[in-house]
Amino acid sequence: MNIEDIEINKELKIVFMGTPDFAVPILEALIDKYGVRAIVTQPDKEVGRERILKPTPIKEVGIKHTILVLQPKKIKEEYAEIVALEPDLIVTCAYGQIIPKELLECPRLGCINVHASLLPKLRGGAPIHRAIINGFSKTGITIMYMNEGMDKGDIITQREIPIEDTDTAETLHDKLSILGRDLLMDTLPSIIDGTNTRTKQEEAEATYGFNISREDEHIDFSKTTRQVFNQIRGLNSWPGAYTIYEGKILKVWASRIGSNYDPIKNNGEIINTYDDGFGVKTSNGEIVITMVQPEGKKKMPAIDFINGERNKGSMIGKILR
RNA sequence: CGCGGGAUAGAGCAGCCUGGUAGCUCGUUGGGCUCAUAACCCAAAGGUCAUUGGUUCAAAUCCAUUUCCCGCAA
Repeated sequence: MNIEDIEINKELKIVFMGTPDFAVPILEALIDKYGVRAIVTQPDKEVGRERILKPTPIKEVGIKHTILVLQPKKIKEEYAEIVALEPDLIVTCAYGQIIPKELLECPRLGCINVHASLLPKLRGGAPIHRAIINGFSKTGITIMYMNEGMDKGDIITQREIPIEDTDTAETLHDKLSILGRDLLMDTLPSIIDGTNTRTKQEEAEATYGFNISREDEHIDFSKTTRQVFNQIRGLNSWPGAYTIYEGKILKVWASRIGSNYDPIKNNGEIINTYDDGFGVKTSNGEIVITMVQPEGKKKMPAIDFINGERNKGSMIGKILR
């Protein structure tokens, strides 16, 4: 790329729409290489017990680079200001609101989205968590044109990565965030000069990865060891899987696959303790829980938890619900 | 002022209700046993019981205060 090209790119008016950490590397690369005219993100939210108003990660990037930040409460109604900017291109990534038709049709180069799955698989708000929880062996990034449906637009490019057993939602999140940034940077030139491809999604192949609900976080030990293992790592490090021990919430942050199978025991029954955790019966074997967090306490290695419980009586035989 | 749990040795906990010399499981260090060991046995070190004040002959324990940590909900 020569100097003249950069000059042309700087004249592009790009509006970026996004909210969480995931979108930060993507926004920063855009700012660096093309410049961003304005940022749209969710309103500041009251967070935590103290109810402190906290800006979104994307807003913080905007402030750092002194870029105009807009935070409409309802984008469906408050889009006029963005249209007035006459953007050439809108790039979205995990924005968190449905974007109205008027905005989708406004930029001459269109409205593109960086989505963290291999569409049409896992449309929706939690594709990273769901990819692990569902036991996928691979996932990836899709860059697509947006339409009025949820993640239903035409695909421009995709790039995949394998999901390893050692991956958690956190590690996969970080990998995909970087992958998304790189793929967008590699794809943008073709979008800008109009040479990109455009492929419709196979509707019949579509699956959804909706936001994680409280029920998704509750461990069901009547599932297989593998399913429980995937659920636990798929919810680490946010929001975390949990079970009920002695009537209280016990968050489960990490586990490994155990090797015992004792069909006489109940699902959810603690059947063994080890140097690194305690074994719980599942429908087809044993899951060894290695990192926990009791209600009101900090995250701790399961062996610490076992040591504390030991002088209250044996854990073996107790049931997790 | 959204609801709730917690702060006791390096870690995780018990003791508090019914005040009277601080305990458990680990870890650490030293020793022993063993061909050997992360296993077993013995021993030791390590705590102003989060802060401040009050009640009392006496407070980890009862009362009040402050700070910090966390779960739920949003």
